[in-house]
Amino acid sequence: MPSKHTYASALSPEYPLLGLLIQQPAHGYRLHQRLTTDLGQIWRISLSQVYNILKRLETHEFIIGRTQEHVGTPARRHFEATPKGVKRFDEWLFTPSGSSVRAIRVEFLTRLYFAMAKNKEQSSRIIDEQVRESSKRLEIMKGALDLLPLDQTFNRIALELRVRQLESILDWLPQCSPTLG
Amino acid sequence: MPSKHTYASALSPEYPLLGLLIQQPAHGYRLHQRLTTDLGQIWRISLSQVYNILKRLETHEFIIGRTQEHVGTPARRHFEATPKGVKRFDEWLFTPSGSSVRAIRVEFLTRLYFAMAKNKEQSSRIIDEQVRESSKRLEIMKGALDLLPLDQTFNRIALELRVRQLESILDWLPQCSPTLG
DNA sequence: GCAATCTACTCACTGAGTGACTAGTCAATA
DNA sequence: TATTGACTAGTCACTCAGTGAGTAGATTGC
Repeated sequence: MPSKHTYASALSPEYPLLGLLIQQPAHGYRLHQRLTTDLGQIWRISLSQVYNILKRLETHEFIIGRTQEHVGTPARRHFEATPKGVKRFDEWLFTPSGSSVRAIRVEFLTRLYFAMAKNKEQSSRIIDEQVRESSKRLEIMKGALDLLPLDQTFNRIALELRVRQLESILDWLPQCSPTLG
Repeated sequence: MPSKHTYASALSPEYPLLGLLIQQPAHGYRLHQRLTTDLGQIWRISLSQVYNILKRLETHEFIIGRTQEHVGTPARRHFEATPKGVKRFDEWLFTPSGSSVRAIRVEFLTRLYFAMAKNKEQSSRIIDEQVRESSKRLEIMKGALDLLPLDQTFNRIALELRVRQLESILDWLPQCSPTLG
């Protein structure tokens, strides 16, 4: 039995790998190639890390692997997503990402990538919802900044920097879609 | 013997903990309190994580712990930094941080905090070197962006976002020092 | 008098990520 | 023809990151 509530965070590389497997079944090595060519500026995962994640996805039954005895080439394990895996991926796909720069750059852009590949209308929905989510977050952060005592120097600097970065992201978000560029 | 070359990254919470212990020896619980009050917007570490890190720092001989049998209160382990630990911390303190938003917000600001506490001149040196380092990085990223084929849509978007964020940070860096604000 | 909170720490766990290693295929080349 | 080096494919053992549950005595509040 898997543990009660421990799951990979929404920022985990398991999602792009699961997404690629949903698009098209593959074995580990090929999957790693696809990830690095298509999303190499977003995800930098070593090959062994890919295998680690595939193993975990399999024990959680989000994918199943079958060993292929290819004549002439070394044996490979061919993976494909299960319905349970597709469900998990879709839930992730339509949940707004966090508002840290990293979450936007990595998680949000990955969601946008898969949404665009599926159908273009979904992608503007994803952008709109992310803007709403991140605007809310910005207000919360500004409120927290107002409450922070002036003598908390470094806590204030850190929070101001986060506010600044989030404003810059909110400026960029509405025009980030590759259909418009 | 510790492993040959595996060390915590420069972004690891072991550095602020080590720094606080150099400022003043303490036991785990108190250390956690100091971290959350002084740098709570930068580091969010659970108490058990603090103990994990203390254990690691001790096996690497960067700190030593002594069990105190306080009458009336539960036993505590009192930690202080070793010369080896001080050396490690100082090397980290004067090495420019990475240029990711996270590295700046977390690692750079932590270095600035400890440099300010030691002496104020050091802090402007740290800012200057960080500006140089991050400017170099920005040029490298812009160069990489020029080389990225136009059909690498998402890789381009991701890299453009990183360039944008780094420009915003370089704008902020020279004026971030609390002595000027 | 006893419940809630604070102090202080331990344990067992999942997950992130790396580097060394094994081992076969295939093309170029000395 | 033998060998070298790159590519394909994966395993293993490890460290580090981080959480949540649990233990246990001390102090405060009502």
